[in-house]
Amino acid sequence: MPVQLLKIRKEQSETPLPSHLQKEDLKHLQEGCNHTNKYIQGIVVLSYPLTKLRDGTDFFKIVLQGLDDLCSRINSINILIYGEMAEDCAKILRHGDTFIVTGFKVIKSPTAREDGRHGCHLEVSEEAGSTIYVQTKMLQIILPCSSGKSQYIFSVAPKYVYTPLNQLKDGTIVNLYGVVKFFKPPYVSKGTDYCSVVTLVDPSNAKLTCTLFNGNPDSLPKIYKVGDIVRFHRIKIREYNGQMQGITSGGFASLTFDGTVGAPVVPRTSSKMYTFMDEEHKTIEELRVWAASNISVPGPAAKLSSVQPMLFFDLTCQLIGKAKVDGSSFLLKVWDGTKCPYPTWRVPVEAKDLEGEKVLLHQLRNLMVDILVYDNHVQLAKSLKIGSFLRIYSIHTKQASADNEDVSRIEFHLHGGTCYGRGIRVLPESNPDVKELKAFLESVDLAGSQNMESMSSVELDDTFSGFTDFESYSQRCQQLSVTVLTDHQHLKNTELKTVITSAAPQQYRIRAKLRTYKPQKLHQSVKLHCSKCNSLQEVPDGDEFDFILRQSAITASNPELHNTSWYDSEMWTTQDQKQRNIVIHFIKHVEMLAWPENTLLMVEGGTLKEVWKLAERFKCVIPVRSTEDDLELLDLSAPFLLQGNVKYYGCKQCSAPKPMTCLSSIAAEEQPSWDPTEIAEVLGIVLLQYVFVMRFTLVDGTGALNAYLFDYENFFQIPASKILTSSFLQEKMQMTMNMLCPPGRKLGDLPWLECFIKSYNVRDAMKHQVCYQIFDTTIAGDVL
DNA sequence: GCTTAGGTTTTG
Repeated sequence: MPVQLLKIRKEQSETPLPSHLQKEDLKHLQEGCNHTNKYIQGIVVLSYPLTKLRDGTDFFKIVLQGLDDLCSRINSINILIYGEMAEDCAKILRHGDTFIVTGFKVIKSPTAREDGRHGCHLEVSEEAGSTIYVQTKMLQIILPCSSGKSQYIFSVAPKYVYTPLNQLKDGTIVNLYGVVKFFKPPYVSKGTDYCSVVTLVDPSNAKLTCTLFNGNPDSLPKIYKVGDIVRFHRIKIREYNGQMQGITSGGFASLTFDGTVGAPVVPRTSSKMYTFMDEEHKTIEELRVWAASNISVPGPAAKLSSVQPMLFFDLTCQLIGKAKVDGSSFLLKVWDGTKCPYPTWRVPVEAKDLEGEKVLLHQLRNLMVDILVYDNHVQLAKSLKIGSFLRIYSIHTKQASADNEDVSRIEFHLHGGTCYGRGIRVLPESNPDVKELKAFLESVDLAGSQNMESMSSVELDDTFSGFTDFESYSQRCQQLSVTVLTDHQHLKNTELKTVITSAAPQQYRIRAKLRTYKPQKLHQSVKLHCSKCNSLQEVPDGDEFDFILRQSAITASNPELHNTSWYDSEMWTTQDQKQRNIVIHFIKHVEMLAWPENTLLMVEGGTLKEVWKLAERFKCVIPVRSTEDDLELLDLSAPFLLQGNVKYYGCKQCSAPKPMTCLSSIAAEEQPSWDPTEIAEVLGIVLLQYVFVMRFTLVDGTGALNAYLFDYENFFQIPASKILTSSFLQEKMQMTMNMLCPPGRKLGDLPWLECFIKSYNVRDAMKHQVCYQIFDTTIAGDVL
């Protein structure tokens, strides 16, 4: 076959091209020159529909962008492909693929003036002796099952392209790796964000200084020391003072790794979603080895026992006390378990300003040192938690003797500014240096330095303040309401006695206590509601979905439905004994390269686990099966759409599913939002909404009634759609209910709830009943 | 949506 599809597998990171071939730069491409044994490489940025010429020959035109000079327009070139190759390419090629061609003809381009592309175009055909190599951008990754058995979990990852630091171009947004040569830990900038400056180097021997901003310091790279390795995604490259500079762009994300050869490869990140595969693992190991012999990593960290006067050093330590000094300086009292060999200074502060455990401050008085931090570091220092582990960068030791003393003492200053990476960083307990320090601190013998007597009054104070807090909380629950009305505040309260003796329908404002509620198992309160036919149903469990997926997997994928104008298809065969085929249809969209995980995909033949895995990695997943002439949704007892860990269902009664081609209209939008409501609509699905349905028994001393809570997200301020997959939200909801109706309390101790309720009539042939529903009510913000 | 900083020690 003249077109070779080169899939990159984990064991091969390089394109296996024949060795006699040499790469030709687009710049040097000229009509009439000899291009034997030369190849042209680029990214497919545009393709036209496959057509037939008058003589019946197939014809396919694509536009290729060179990798070398991404800004220059002349960097793109038209490729005209004829015959069987045209047909093959039309099937295989996707935007973003790397395309390599040899044996092409170079012809003067008649359209260069109009399209602004290269002055020549390439003609490619089997007759001309051309060969095409295509590198697809999606990867197949086989991961061993966590159980360690011989099964395999199948997973697809978006493939990122990483640019070496010597190939960065002004105005581009790129992904890259680098070894940290210099960094400033996140500090408060003069603008609205935290800032961190990071200088990277890599084996291309280029250097890149990046200025990173984010309102949340946790979103900046978690770099702890020079030599750490970072992976940046979507960093913007700009020219500044004649040098390339990196700066955060919209979707910036980073991973940071320990740079030590042999250390575990565990990414530090603030984002929950990231891709990290074997290939990346290998890259980190390679960079570690390179860095070990090519950049100077600082030696063992300084301890207080080894400080020298008049030097700068980084200290890893634990915070024991802190105190405000004046407007421009702040005191940190820290220790690292070793003793400074010189007399150290004591910064005088008022006892009431000193925060920290008095006993510990006293016990450690001979091992602790005072570090005075200035100016921009004050804000961060104030926010530090006592007991936390810190690395303080570039502390200045200064020797000075006070007027009233003979002996000179060492002072520790963290001066203002951020030169030389001066700053403070909190280290997590998982950090290996912290683990080591903790173990050491625990081994330090503090015997003999205890003095409990003077502490007793302080301890008493602490107990007392805790007691008053509880009292005030308890009083608040007694007097105020734990719920808030979101409307109709002008209405006056009505006693329950009046409510139950009045005719329905009506609306009331009431003040009552929650005697009890149903269901007690809160997860049972989540139902699916159809707003069209007003039906309520239970949320199907995973077994049902699994069964439907297995049933649909029996239908073989129809290859005629693969690779259309609006989606690219990829088929895999599982490596296990069953050899199942899984087909994924990636819906094309403009941002596919910068945001591969924003892709919506349709999957045929996947198992429950695989579909979940895909939903974790990609924006939306729709399970489908093939028919003769289109893809279609599965049975509506299965979710028709998965986004993250939320499963969206359609109403079986009200939906009239349409073929999947109807989705192409959304796919054609410039920036499709992939909103479930919108997707449901074009697919003829009436979306079921997750809702909490509960029965509250309310009492107020004059009477009692049962009121229904029917809530999508307003009452608990928790979306009903999220609760089943989040233990955090389940706990939050349980805590809220415990607050409204504390278990084991007498009625008098229950908090008041202010609610709106409406009464309504429920009639059938046999009986008539008045029911009540809570509305326009929410849990008070300070109760949550 | 924009800025912030843009490595190269304070002067307390």
